Amino acid sequence: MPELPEVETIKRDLEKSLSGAILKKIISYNARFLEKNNLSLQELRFLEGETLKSLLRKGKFLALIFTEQALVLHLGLTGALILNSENSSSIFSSHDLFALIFDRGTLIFRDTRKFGKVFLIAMDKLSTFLNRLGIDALEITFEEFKKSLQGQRGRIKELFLNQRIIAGLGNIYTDELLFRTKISPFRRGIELSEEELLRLYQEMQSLLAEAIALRGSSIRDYVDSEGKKGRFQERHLVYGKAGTPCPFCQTTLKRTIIAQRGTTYCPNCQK
DNA sequence: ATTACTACCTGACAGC
DNA sequence: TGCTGTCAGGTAGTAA
Repeated sequence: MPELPEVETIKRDLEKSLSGAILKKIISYNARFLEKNNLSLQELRFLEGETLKSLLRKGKFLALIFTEQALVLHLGLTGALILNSENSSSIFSSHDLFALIFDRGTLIFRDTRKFGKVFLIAMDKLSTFLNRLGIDALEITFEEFKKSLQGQRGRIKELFLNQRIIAGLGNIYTDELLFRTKISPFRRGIELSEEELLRLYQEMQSLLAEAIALRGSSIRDYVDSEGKKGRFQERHLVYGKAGTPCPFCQTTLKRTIIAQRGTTYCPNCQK
């Protein structure tokens, strides 16, 4: 579910409300979920008593940084981090997997489909761990962007979905980006011109900035740490709109499958 | 190197 | 009212 703009929204909110907070206690509601992540409650409990020093996002991963270790989270398709504090509280859900009780509020990891992930990583291994990802889409320079895509034989849609190439875009933002730049999802990285790469790079920056400003896209499940929806879905031009007219040329938007993911595009505008 | 398929899970929705 | 199939902001592993 959450792609870069959604994770960034959560990160900024939690930075405000929880950085410097003391983790008092961890509760697991689903032992099987921790097992699947090769974690035990015992190991997690080493974090109890520690201070949350900062938060770090790379791609769709969010790391809660403690003194010696980081708790690294990935929200999968339906994950959410819900913060219950004086200002807000949510009702217990059967999909709550675990909770971090801080002195300033309780953070619940909730995930209907349980595709989310948790890792406990020693701080000296964190950068190695995150190096499995390509450069973050908000951080990448044009030169690095070019280098990442040029020479790749794969179709541009799959290149953006592959987090080892550039980290952060998922199915929604890739379809929106390709539509806005009028580039066909079938094009290969290797055949993109300098001008097209620059267009992709610039539009990627403005798309992500706009989406973050509107606190992400809520299609089905996504909510922020206060349980509120984002508003960027109102600006979507193609995602989930197959069969309706292209907003530029009125041609019927088409749906296809690329990299096993539903892909919506305009067969007339996108070259 | 690239591509396809499967698995992991639950829920919503369409069609019969 | 069911039942069945399809689809969903993701990623890892395995096989051709």
